[in-house]
Amino acid sequence: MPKEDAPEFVDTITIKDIAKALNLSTSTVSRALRDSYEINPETKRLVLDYAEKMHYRPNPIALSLKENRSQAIGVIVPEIANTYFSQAINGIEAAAYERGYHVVIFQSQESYEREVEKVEHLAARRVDGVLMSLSSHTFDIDHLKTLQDRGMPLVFFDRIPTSIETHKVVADNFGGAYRATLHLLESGRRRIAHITSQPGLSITKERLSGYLAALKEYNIDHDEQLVKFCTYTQEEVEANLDALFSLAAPPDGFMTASDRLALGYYGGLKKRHIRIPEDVAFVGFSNLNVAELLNPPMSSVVQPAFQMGHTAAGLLLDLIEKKEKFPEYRIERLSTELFIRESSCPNKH
Amino acid sequence: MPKEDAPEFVDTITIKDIAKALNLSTSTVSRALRDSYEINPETKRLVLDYAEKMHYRPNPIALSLKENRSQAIGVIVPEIANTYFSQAINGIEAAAYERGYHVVIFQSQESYEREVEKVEHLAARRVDGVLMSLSSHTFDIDHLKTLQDRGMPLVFFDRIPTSIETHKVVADNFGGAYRATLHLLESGRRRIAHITSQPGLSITKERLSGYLAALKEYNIDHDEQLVKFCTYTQEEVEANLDALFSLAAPPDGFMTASDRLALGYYGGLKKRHIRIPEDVAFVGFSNLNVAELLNPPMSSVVQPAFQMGHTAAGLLLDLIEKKEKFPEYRIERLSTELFIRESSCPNKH
DNA sequence: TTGTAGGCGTTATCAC
DNA sequence: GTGATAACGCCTACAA
Repeated sequence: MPKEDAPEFVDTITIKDIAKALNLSTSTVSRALRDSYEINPETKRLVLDYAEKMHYRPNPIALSLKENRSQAIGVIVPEIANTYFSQAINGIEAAAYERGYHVVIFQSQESYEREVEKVEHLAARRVDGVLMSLSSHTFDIDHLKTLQDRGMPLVFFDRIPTSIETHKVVADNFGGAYRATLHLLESGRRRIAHITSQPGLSITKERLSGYLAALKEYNIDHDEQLVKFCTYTQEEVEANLDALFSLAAPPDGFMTASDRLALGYYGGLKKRHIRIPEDVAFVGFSNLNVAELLNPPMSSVVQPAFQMGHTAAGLLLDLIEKKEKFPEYRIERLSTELFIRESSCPNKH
Repeated sequence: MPKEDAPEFVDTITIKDIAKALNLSTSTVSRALRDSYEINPETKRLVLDYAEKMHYRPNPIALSLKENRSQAIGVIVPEIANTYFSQAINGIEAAAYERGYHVVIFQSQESYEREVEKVEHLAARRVDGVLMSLSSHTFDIDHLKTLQDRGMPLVFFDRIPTSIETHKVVADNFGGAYRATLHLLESGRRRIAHITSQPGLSITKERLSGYLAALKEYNIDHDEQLVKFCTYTQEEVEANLDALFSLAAPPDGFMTASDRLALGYYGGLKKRHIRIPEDVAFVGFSNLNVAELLNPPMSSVVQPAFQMGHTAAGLLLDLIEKKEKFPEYRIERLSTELFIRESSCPNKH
């Protein structure tokens, strides 16, 4: 008789049901299902056939409770509706699928509080490991240190913390930003604005370093007025745009830290009727295939999002499955590539 | 003593631990934690303080096992790296968060087998309800009928099946396609190609109907050579493009069923040096803000992705929480909006 | 007001 | 080769 309040699933069958139906004990059934050597082949057949017929499926919740594990890894990203992360998730799922794990996806929505909450929930759900990319509002990472201290395998990717020793997978942000900036310099730009993400993030810092290193090669001083940290909101992007173009010496080039920021700038420039081809050149960190369709086309640094997810998940699963702890923390750095897209616009100077 | 093989979580504390520490029974502790009226206020304080101090967190797995529910809803989308679905997921998460539910996200990767697998896994995981958008290779929906028969609350959104009675949330695909096509007709186009998704999908059929209805207003016959069903791969897009432009009477307009398809076509046309402004006009179903940045800008039908997710999740949660079953199946149809973006290109005829 | 016992589904240990 | 029992963490009917 089903409990009164609980949902009833009419044909959910358990080991106990099988045992009853075949006049066996639950332990025998359990062993038969797990193909134990100590079970009579006939009994085994009987059980397997019946289980098949009744669509028996082991209850993963009961297993998790017993085993303290779940055959699942948890992923926390700042935002799923960010092409970079959704592509990374694809890489993660591919790696997990190959090795028989499920993937539980959460987003922190760029909020520290949400991130803490999700971390706790994943731990409570007994995921076997966690893949993490930090929210832009996360400065204190005690929640992650605690997680690690409690023995949870943990791998950071893309947006990594500096103040914790762990396994990390990152892109070569420095190199990408360096080459992108150099490209603008080589095409004659000298007032290159850098529009980038929140200052606390690792990716922000690395890209800024690359930008500055390139400027240095041309003996150009760091002009802080040309560096803008911001979120993805169009209002903020436009405020920065106004600030930049009201400078005594406005920028003649843009090195943006993401495709979304770049699109925001294109939109903002267009709205202000600032003709992009004649005034400014763009480079962005792009994962979209729109870069070359824009007017003018945008050169871009492409980061291997899928590969990053795949690598990070592979590393995490190694961690989970190796009995012995890895002797030291590994850091994988994936290379980035600069695609130069020339404007075919005739009025280019 | 911890089990030898299971992962140890050093400070994971249970009700039993609290009971032992305070010399109480587990039931007393349990009741105190749930703020039961029958517990001595002092005992309650004692328990709550200790639980707080030790960072006690109830084990959701044990709860799920007991209650056959999980305070979580499951979502299956064809692909997360699709702006439309990732925005819908945001809407879903917002609605779920408001009502204290977690969201478990899976992708079917446009594969029927994967979809079946994910559905089973969600059911096994005892999610309290399922939100579903069909894969493009799903024609047989027995797995979903079964799920529903077993009592699982189920709401479809965006890509819905026709052969099952359920709650559904969809966009006004017919109206959007109708208005988009009409827009092209009004601007003088007469050979309008329709590039769309897989023929089995509800969205595909509805949009095709809208397209045909608009043509009919202008007494234009349905030319099947102008309608192309395809996936998102660039190869397929380009093959269609070649077929279309090798027609005796090539298209002079495009009505595409998604932003991604539209971008594929822009890319393909560009590669072939087909000058878009003079030859063809585009309309696409867009959720990106790039439409107006393209060259030429693309008019687009915008669908409310976030709102769709939010609505669908709200409906599902109502279903879950109402004791009485809803008397009849509800279908929500969300309106779409056509944004016309004129080319500012001087060589427009 | 508090304690005891049983059960959710499964597996491991120990008997027989 | 098979069965009984306990345990994972929690809740609740029943007993005291």
